[in-house]
Amino acid sequence: MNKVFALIDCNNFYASCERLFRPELQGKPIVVLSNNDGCIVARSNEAKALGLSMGAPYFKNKALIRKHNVQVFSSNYALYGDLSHRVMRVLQDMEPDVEIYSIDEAFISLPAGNNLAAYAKSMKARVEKYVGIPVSIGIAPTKTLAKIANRFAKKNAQHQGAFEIRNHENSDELLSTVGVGEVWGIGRKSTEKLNRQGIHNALQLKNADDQWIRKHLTVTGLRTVMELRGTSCLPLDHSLPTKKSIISSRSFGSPVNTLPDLREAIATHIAIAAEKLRKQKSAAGSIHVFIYTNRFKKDTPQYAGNIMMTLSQPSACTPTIIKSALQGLERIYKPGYAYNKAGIMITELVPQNHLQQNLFCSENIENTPLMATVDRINTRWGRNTLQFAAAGLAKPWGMKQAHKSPAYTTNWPDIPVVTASF
DNA sequence: TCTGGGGTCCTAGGACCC
DNA sequence: TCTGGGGTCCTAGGACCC
Repeated sequence: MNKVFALIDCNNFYASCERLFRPELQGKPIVVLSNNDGCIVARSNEAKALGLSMGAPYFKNKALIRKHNVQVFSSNYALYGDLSHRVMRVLQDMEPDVEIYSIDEAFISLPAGNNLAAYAKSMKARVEKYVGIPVSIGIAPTKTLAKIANRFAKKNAQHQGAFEIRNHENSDELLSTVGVGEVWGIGRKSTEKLNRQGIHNALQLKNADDQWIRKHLTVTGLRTVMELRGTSCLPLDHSLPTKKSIISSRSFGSPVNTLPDLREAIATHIAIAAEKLRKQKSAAGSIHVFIYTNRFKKDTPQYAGNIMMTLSQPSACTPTIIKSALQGLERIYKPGYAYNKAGIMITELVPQNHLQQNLFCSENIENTPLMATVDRINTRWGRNTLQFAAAGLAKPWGMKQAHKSPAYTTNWPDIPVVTASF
């Protein structure tokens, strides 16, 4: 049986999450800020209409925000994760074939047929009823086209949040209205290349020369072109999301100069990442450590240090990994610079075997022979700060979180299991 | 001074995504 | 004063081997 893809995408997800608890903000402009209140990472439609753009630095837009009385929230990832989970559960109750693509998006495989848009609307209604988050649904023969269909569903009110693209029926005309840079998989660099080649919209990309695309945009680009033509190259991915690398990094609230302070930061990042590592039952083979000065301050001395350390054997043990990471740090640290960001990436993740499980360290950091570094962190930040930092709830190193959200309660009734009737 | 060809593996960096 | 964080995939080129 022929299959099509549906892409379910939550509208302005973080903003919608915040608004769920502040219904009086319905129809009002709101924005959500990134970690450290640095950038705008989510906007309600009203905020978009004011010209506030995605990723824009908060401090540059303060005047505009004040002028229009835009509500501002610091991000609360624990809340967004919880609501995301609820949205996905509603979808999984309705359909067996769900790929959770990101915190606010899911692909679903559906048997091709008539009236798919009507079915999608019932799906949308169910999510909104049980979770309260508005979603848009795009349906098409390929994932890339479903992304575009989703855009039409979202942008054109007459579609009521659900829209289908069918091969050879309406696709070419629609594609000619989509800028090439808006196609999924075509970023800034590729857009420039394509524009120079006279390719400006998705229809032109669809009809582009295969050889040229292969040469200049690699196989990834060619896959995108095939998908625009209706040939599905990106299947639904049900695999358990076992990560291949784990990153923890942060900008500092104020510049950091000394090795002890950087040691604290690196040790903390390792503790956070190692916990995630153990959660997915993996062990790490190598560790990257990096420290950066502030790249936006062009008039101050710039330095970027990074180093990769290979462990003698894969480990999931926090102190072991910290020890290597700190050795790496000593090698890249240069005094006299104002550091603005530090972080680590652990890679070469392998499944834990029995041996490694025996080497396992307690989840509770305080019970491990962990060095004084972590003790110092605990003293400095207060009890349990590590856990809170991991959940994005605390702002170490003098970080600010100016726009406190209200205390949330999420003990809602369980979502009833429904039988799919399709 | 001349100075193969082919294969694999690894790494850094680019590009993209949310 | 204040510019996020966490991921994946692909490729070119170097190192190394025979």
